[in-house]
Amino acid sequence: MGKQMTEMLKGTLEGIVLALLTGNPAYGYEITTSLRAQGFTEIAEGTVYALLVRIEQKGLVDVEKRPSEKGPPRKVYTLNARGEKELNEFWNTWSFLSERLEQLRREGN
Amino acid sequence: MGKQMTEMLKGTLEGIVLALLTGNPAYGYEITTSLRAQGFTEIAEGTVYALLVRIEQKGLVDVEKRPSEKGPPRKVYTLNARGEKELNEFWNTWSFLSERLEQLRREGN
DNA sequence: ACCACTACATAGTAAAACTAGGTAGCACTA
DNA sequence: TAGTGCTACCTAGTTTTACTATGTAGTGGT
Repeated sequence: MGKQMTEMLKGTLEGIVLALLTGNPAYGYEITTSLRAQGFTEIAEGTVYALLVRIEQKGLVDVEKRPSEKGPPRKVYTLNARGEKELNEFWNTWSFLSERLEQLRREGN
Repeated sequence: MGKQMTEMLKGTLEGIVLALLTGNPAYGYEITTSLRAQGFTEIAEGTVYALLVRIEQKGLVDVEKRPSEKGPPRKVYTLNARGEKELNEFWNTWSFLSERLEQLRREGN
């Protein structure tokens, strides 16, 4: 992956995953696949699992273990109230940054 | 500054500074002030200077020392050809990320 | 038994913004 | 002339997060 993208994902990837989870519980492997399907082709599996551990420890998601038809049991993550609040703040931060940048791009400043 | 913003700035702050410099040479202190005026109220001075050292070492800017009316001499940074190329790539990366995120926000996915 | 695929997990590394200071030049004033 | 305030630059050490690289396990097919 481009180094630029790598750095830019810091701080946004967590939000992206939270957004993916809204109204749509999912497990790690599924999230990785989903991200890749959406164009983040080179996200490392390890990155996603580490992130999921983080948001679980922060208490943003509820976790449930479910047996899988194939392979080891899945850890299904569901966004909870705190996660929704965090996601909300993420969108606010994002909006601010996004507006600044669009302005800069327009002005050629 | 919010921790979220801190993390989100990683990978974008450099682009923001490059964008500020297009057609508008500036020195560190000026850039810091300018950033704050544009709403990035809590950007630390040290952060900007470290970033300027980085982009100078990468050869994205030309540097010229100019005496100041008040205080020590200023280091004026001018975006060069390599810097413009880098800025272009930055906008591409940003556009990609931005589009993904806007889509996610719309879909409520 | 072996392989392919699913699925989760972790140790160590790199990059970037932070905190928390420091140095230095100039102007004004008590 | 000592002190204060503003301008201006710089650095050492910390934290966070995504990365690489690897390991563990379960299931099904050959």
